[in-house]
Amino acid sequence: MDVKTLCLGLLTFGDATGYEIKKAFQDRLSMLYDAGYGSIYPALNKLTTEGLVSCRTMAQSKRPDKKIYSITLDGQIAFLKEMERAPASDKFRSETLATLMFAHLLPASHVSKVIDDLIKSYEDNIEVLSGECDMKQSLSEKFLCGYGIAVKKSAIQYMQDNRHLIEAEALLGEQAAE
Amino acid sequence: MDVKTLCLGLLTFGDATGYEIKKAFQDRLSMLYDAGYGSIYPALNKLTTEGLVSCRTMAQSKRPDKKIYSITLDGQIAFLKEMERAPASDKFRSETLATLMFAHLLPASHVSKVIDDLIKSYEDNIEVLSGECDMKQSLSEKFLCGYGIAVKKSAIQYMQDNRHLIEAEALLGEQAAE
DNA sequence: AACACTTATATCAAATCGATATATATCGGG
DNA sequence: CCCGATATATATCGATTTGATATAAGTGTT
Repeated sequence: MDVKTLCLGLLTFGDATGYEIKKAFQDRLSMLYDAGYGSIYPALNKLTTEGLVSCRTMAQSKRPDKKIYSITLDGQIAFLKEMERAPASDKFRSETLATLMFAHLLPASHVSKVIDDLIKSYEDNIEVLSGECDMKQSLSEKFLCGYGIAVKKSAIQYMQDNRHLIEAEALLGEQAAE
Repeated sequence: MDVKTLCLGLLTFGDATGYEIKKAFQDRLSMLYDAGYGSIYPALNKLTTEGLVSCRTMAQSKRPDKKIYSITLDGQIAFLKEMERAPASDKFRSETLATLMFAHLLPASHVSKVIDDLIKSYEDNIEVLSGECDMKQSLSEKFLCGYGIAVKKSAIQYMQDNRHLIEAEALLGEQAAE
């Protein structure tokens, strides 16, 4: 599943410009798939040449002309076919946790700060999601929102309960360096 | 933090070939950062030209010559400097959950299967991690392992408790299609 | 004997990321 | 009323990453 497929999927909710698709990625999928202009605009161009979306240009004075994309019948078929395929396994990437794998080389104070910041960012994220969750119209979006909250809460809990392990490693490293 | 930086980090644990670094990514970091040969070999080449690692070639008959990389003093300094920078925020990508955001367009049976498969893959992963967790030598690796288990357990719990939301959406979609 | 897995290198096209460029409108605060 | 921040709207571009492929031989299993 690539950006092209997800653009198709988002267009099933209605016509949109590239800019609006970017927003839809943020509003509906940001938790599990983020895409920037650098991948969205090329994707829409390819989809257009493949005939999976159509594009009409709306002239605007004083602004770049709007290009409004619509999914075609071929596009709907292609999208459903893509959805039949087994999805790739989930991927998680955390620079913070990667940093912590080298805690024994780092000052204990820095390690503690990095953990504090991560917990803080999760807490902030939970707060945002909690606010959004109730406003979501569809059940699937509620599900996703709740998923994010549940997973992040358990991550915070784990970090609070076990951060001493990492902090101990950093302290040991500092002593060894002396 | 890119593959280059993480190669440097892994080389702080001892000299290694590109092949061994790939394994180290799998053994130590797979949960939070996976890299393939296509990024590791170019990374090692760049690090070598930058003088952050050195490389000695061990001739082997009947096999490609081993190239054993060692981190240099410059490399150690560069790595620690990189570790000082604030890590980017965590990224999560799930094709399965992305699929579920379009549940209203899919057969309910397919939606259920996708959820079953995801729960199964998490359960398998937890089992593997549980086995590895005890064998890990360092506290930081234990921490990471435990993190993976805790987060995936809560994800399974949430999906079991709330999958009916998504499955309801798929059923509604099927009815609407009639 | 057959088959799969491990060791070991490396490249390449395609996809993606992250930053940047361009231009105007709008909206709130000082 | 002006200033800065945010929103609208396009797009490109270098650097990085992904995922597949190629090569070649040893090792282990049934």
